[in-house]
Amino acid sequence: MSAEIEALSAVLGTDASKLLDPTVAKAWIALLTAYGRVTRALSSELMDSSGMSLADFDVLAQLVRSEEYRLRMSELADAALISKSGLTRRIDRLAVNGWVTRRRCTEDGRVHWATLTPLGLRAFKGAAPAHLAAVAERFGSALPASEMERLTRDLLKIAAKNAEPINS
Amino acid sequence: MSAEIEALSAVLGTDASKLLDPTVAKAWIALLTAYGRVTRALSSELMDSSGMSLADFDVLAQLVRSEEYRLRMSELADAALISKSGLTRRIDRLAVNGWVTRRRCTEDGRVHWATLTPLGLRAFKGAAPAHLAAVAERFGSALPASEMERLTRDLLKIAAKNAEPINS
DNA sequence: CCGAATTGATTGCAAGTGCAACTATTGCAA
DNA sequence: TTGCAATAGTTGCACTTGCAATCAATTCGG
Repeated sequence: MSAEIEALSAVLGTDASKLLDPTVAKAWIALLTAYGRVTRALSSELMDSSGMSLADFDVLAQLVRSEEYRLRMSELADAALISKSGLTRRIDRLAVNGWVTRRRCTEDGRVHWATLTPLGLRAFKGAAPAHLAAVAERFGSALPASEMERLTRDLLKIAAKNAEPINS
Repeated sequence: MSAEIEALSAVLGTDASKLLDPTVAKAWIALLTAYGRVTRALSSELMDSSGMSLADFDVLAQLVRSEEYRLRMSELADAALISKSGLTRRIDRLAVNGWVTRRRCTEDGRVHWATLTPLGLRAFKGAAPAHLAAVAERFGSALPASEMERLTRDLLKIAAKNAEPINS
């Protein structure tokens, strides 16, 4: 896999390992591969078992663990790691399902609350066990607990290095 | 952050930590966060500096390091971790730029070769230094080399657990 | 040889996505 | 007050995506 860097060196003329350490290159490819495979599998399993996308699940999960089952649109967008416009349309769809309502805030008319409905809570409860079990199987079972903790620390360091908020 | 699991336990009725160990939950969220932030930043930097998407870069990189700068469509789709139809259209766009050509194989008429053009090679050479440097900065600089190697091993174990090919 | 099954690739379709422009509401300064 | 800047959210648009159906070429059993 470090052959990649060698190939790039040959092509780039300069020594590509000066631009990107082969150790880092391997790790980066490993991250892309692991992420891609796991999310692809989880996504299709969740869609099959509960008819919701991974993004839907994330949004519902954010609401489930919020005060009064509700968040402002922009809080929710940041929490779910999607753009504001993306969230607007996702809430549209969830509202059509009856899983979420959108209400204007009485104190500040600019703010809209996205609120989980009882039906949405039921849908989440139905989806969560299988999905959490799938995460445990596809992701959690690959490493022992101590190694999982180290992985978490490393990933959080990487995340911290790139801490700009999504919605400028 | 393990508060999440506690909140879910309260909601799910059952003890959510039986479904998904809190250690695993934290690691999973850390992976999603790190991946999302880094790729988002790299993607917009690459688009600004070279006018190509991360997916374009990946496809060109696969061709650069291939024999005779070419691959079959389906080999390329697997290597670049996208679906066959996605690749068809991506190659359409790259071909419009003059960066790749698509030619039918003379020995097996079903097969099409995607081939990097000299212009495409030049575009890749132009884009690679800044992009590799950005990967080094945003991803590589977060951890020392020994830790990076451990991270790679762990991620590859996770990838190996989920090794189904993309194109069924 | 010939028709059926297989393989490689493309296309119709129905999403999902982000950016930039826009509307609506509030806050603030003069 | 009044009017301008800032904030919250939505929408127009162009693009990307994957799945399933389809087309095209090859292979293989009889």
